[in-house]
Amino acid sequence: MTDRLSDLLTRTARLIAGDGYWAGLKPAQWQALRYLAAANRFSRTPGALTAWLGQTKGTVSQTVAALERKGLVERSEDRDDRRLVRLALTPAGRARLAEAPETVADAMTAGLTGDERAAIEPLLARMLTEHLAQRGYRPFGLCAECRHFIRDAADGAPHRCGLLALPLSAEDAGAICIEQEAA
Amino acid sequence: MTDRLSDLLTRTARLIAGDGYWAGLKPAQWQALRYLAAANRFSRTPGALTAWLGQTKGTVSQTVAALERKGLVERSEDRDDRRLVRLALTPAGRARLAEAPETVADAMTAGLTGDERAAIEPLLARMLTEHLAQRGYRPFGLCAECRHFIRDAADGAPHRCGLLALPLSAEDAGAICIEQEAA
DNA sequence: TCGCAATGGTAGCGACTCGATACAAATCAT
DNA sequence: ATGATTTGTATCGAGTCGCTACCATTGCGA
Repeated sequence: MTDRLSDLLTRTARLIAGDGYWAGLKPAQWQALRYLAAANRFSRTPGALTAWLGQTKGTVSQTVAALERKGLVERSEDRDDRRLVRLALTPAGRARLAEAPETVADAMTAGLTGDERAAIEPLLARMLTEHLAQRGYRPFGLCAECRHFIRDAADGAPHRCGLLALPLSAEDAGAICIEQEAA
Repeated sequence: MTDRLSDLLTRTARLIAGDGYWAGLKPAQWQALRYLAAANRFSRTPGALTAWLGQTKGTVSQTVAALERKGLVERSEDRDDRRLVRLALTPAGRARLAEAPETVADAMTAGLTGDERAAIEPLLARMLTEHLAQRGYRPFGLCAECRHFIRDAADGAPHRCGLLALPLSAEDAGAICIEQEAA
């Protein structure tokens, strides 16, 4: 009747997802903050955040509003597509993030050996991506591991995005991108 | 800066923990319902539920109140210790549970092979128990896998609990117990 | 056996979550 | 042009969840 593994996963999930009541922020707000710090400029929009957090647009809109109220996130318009809202951390947001204590997820995984981490990571990755695919969500991923990533484009910028036809800095390459498709 | 594995774990955790908006219940309520269905009679109290869910007493008190309002859970007193509140599913609660669709956690783990499940389970179990120990919480566990479990006590009841000095039915042996200590 | 800490639980508050519905604006496809 | 799609916001209601108080009951030590 009850599946042992799925029970284990569910309890662990509660602990991790409920983690993050520090410095006046809530778990979802910390996760949004962390995402915005790690995502490239194309992926810092309420829509991308919605897909990343797996929530609805309305919820994310409120989370973003709360972060803006606290002065941790800034909103700006996109010249090309005026429906879009560009999000960015403020210096205060970056500072808050730097002060954050270790997360439960970090503490939990820190107790694993290198071999164990290597064993568990691909399994978890598969579970996540398969589930996201089933729900029609994008999996996200690192810019540099994308099939549209052109290393050393040698036309001024270090690299280049073949999909959006835009130059990429070295920093961009290490960021999370919503358009990413595994190479 | 960002740890890949812990990121993966956090996203997966959000999806799993946020899963369960069916039939007028919320995720936490479903988990409480599932726990109460799987726990033995010593472990069906608000306090045990608090430890299992990893929340605070107040939160759990409200979740239980919501389930009682919906007629899915029943409260009763304990004769021996009148501070305690015993919880039990009502027939309606059991029926609601039977109607529940597959959880995200079940769907995710269903995609794994037997070997993969065998590989991931002990790791997850260790991550969870180590973390619970750190917070001073009990790990819980199956009655039959407890060091206080006396199989085939042969004094009327099938088995026996050495800690509480009580007879155990075959059904009890397969239930979750808050007092459990690994054999 | 008295007093007092520990235990188990509830009450109420405030900020937030989160799905749902409705809506507005910009953009895209035909 | 014009209707569908995309992107985001507004509002609502139920619930989550940590927090501080608070109340019984129980257990323990002097």
